[in-house]
Amino acid sequence: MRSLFVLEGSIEMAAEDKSQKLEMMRHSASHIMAEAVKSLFPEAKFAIGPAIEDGFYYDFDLTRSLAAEDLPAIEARMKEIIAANTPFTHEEISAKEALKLFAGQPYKVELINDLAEDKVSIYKQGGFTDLCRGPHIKASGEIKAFKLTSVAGAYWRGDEKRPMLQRIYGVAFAKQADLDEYLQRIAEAAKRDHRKLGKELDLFSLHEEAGPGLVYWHPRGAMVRQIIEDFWKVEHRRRGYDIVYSPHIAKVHLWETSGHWNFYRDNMYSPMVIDEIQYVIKPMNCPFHILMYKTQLRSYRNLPMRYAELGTVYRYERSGVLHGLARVRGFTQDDAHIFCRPDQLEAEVKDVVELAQFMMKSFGFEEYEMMLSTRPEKYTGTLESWDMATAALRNVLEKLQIKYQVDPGEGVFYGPKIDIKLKDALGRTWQGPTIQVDFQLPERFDVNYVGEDGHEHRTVMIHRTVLGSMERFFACLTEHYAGAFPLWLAPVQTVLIPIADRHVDYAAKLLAEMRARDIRAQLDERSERMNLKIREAQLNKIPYMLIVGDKEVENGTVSVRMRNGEDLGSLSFSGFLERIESLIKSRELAKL
RNA sequence: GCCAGCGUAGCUCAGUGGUAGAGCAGCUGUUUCGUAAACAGCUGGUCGCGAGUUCGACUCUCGCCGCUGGCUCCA
Repeated sequence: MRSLFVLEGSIEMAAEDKSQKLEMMRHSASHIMAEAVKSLFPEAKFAIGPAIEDGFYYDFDLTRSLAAEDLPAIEARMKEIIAANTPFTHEEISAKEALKLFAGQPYKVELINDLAEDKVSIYKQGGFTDLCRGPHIKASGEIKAFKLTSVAGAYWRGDEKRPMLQRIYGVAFAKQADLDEYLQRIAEAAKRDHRKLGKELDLFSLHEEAGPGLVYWHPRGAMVRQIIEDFWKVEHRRRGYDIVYSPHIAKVHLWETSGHWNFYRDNMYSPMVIDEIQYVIKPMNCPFHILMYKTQLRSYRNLPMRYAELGTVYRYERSGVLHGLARVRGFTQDDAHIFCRPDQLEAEVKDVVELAQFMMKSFGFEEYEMMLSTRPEKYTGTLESWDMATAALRNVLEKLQIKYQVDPGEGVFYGPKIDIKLKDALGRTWQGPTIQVDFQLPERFDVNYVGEDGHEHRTVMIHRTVLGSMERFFACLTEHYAGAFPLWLAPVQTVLIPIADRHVDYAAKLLAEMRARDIRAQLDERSERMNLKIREAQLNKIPYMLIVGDKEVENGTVSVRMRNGEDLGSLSFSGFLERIESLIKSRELAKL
């Protein structure tokens, strides 16, 4: 339908909103790229080429591998096509004709057959014809600003068992200024990459020789983590969670009971043998919490019970997917398992969703996506229980009037879930908080409570994290603030900078006072120039620099400089303490 | 795991078929200074690992490991 508007001209076009127009232009750019590839690689087989956020891609099957060096030639050819302003024409032809037309194009043939329609839509521009629903721009000259950005492998139809194609990514905008702005933004984003900042700010490291995907938290990164964890613990106690600790390994038998050995084995490490019994390192904490729950007969009066644990788990991740702290092989989940009655499920889910929102807000994340993930292909349990759990999750989202998207088939094997996705500096999304209903584990472990009627009933379980994992959350947090952590999270909150060696004694007194008050302060007592100390403190993104010289020693003051360069001038030390303590207490999030 | 690219000093990077350089960092000395880098000297690398080609490999070839961008998969 939309394609008709385009063909009919400008009146309807004006009604189309800007983003649709951009999307159409990007989609058209992918066709033009395909045409360029066709002229440079006549033997190319074409797969698909949609518009995506900021741009487009097209997947090709070529006789040789593309490298980044091939892009300029393709771009140049595209520019010729655009300069020629060749029209896009639309046609509806019979599937039979289409099969003939795309005879040498196996991927197109597959698409036509899968469509199973009598008529298919095709678009033609210059020397390139594509099977396509459209709509498209009127002529290639409408592409104003584009750039090819990268080449990558991509499986045909996203299936790793099918051929790997070569994908070329590009970006396209309505005008050159927008493209320039985009490229600028990407360059800026690269500067806040947590992997880069992790090194620069001495937050963490990973070691090839010790094993990929295993994280070493340096003192400063560890400090931030401790603050997050302390905050997390307090907020959980307040909400009726009990904090627990569990071991790191368990007998394979336990994982057989839980079903992980069947459904999750690909992500689990090989067993180790202890006294002739096989043990594996835990990929999840749930079975452990269940064992604790089951140590007593539980009454309906005691439910819900909420076991929370900062539980470190190890999962095998294929080598190609590891990514700094955002995707690792050993990580600590801010996990909890809620054991409740079916009638409590919805209220519990609601509390968890609200807690997750509170956490996001506390750490300054304003933008995140809520996803409702439904039943996957591989699953345990009955359809009825899946429907019931899914409905409970949906109800909570609706009642809280939260905007969410449905991710069909993305649930875990034991139940549906609500996920919160956080964005990194480059706009890639990472799954953070997750709330998963589980009717299966209680069955497998025979988890019960004694009801009002004196009989045993099946307990319902909720798995949930409200940050995700410490590693991934810390990665996103670092990128969100470009390493300039808010005052309450900053590993070093203030640094004392004596101007000359004779000021060190005074500075040391202030240091002791601040440390006594739990302010994370440091003293830079090196015999270096003040300018150097300021520069280094600035590069380390330390929120407050306290410069002390003759004047300050004499008056009992500090000269306060903030990391954004702002000079607050001379403050009485007590005045400064008052200021910083109140900002820390309020968990101020200002980005300085 | 798959496709492509990359791997040189602690960091950021230059370099060549004839056995390696810069800046910063580090160390030593001098300097004691008012809001983003004082000055001088010194140290530092089996050029990711292992084979192969070659008179000779950091450079060319192959394999492996790791990293980067994607794909698949997931907190």
